[in-house]
Amino acid sequence: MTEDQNPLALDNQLCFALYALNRAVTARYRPLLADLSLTYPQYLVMLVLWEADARGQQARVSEIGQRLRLDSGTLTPLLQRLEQRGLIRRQRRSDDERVVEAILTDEGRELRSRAGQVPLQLLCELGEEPEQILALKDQLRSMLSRLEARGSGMPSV
Amino acid sequence: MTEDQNPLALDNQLCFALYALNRAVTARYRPLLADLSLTYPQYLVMLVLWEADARGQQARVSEIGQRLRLDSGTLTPLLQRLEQRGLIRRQRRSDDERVVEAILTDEGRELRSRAGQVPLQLLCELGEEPEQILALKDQLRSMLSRLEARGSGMPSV
DNA sequence: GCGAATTAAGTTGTGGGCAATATAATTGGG
DNA sequence: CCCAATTATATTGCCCACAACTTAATTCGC
Repeated sequence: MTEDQNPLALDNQLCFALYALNRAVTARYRPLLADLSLTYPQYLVMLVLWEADARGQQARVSEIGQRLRLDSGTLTPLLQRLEQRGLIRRQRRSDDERVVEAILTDEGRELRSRAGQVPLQLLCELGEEPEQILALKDQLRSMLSRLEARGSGMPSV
Repeated sequence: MTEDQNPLALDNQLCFALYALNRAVTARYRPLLADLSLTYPQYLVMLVLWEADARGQQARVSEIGQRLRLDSGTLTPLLQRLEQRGLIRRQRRSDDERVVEAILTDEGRELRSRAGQVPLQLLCELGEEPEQILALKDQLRSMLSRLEARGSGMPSV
């Protein structure tokens, strides 16, 4: 069997291409985000919170989780770290004590303007045509939706 | 500013599309690989080792690292776990005691045939045209090469 | 040949993901 | 009203990723 049709060859795996590129892109973000004292997943959470804030809303832990596809086991400690850094407050809702909302502090709100340059800097780092970036992004997103729409892949129960 | 041209909107981030799809695809692998008692990164290491084995070679830790873009801090404990499960032996090379080689055991070699069905099962799970998968994979790979070719992005030192 | 520089892997510590489980609040059925 | 089921978050434990550092072996310049 020639290597380029071996189904187990590393270079034939879509999954590895995804995995490696994702880590390479994340690595490009790292120094930019370090200036903001954010890790990459923390940055994603802040994107969600800035969007909610622009609509005058807070975000529940579960809403952040739905948006980013993360569960409480990941989010709880991450949000605790954001709280320690003074970017958010975590507050149980009085009318339903089960719910915790993440609320931007002034410092968290102000960080948004400093973060504003990150996407453009990244675009430069990637060195691709913006159109291609956009097209690739849409391709990845539509594949994600189809994957999520198909559920667990098990026959319907 | 309308949401769809806000550079900080989550849905406009290529990086998030990559991040989310990568995790969704990995999640599809998880139950298949659980049957082989492998995690996803362990599976990638095994792909490298099976390729080396097919050429009658072993793989040094550093070679696995170059291939998968992982460092010894990730690989050392991962390889130790593969060794504990009896899939590999780790052996210092006698002619250069700095080098550790990962050598497939019979059990590790035999696992390859059971793993052989994984890529096809995944292809079904993804539910995409094979051509599209191939095209996307090549796009991701070429973006990765360009990114790696540009180095750290700093002006030449 | 000897000592400094280099190379290879291992160690430590921090932060993410995720499964499984726990805790606590709310809802709903009787 | 009360208790079982449900919902929301937190906790625990395991594994991965990566930076910073350590240890040990080899190479290179002299």
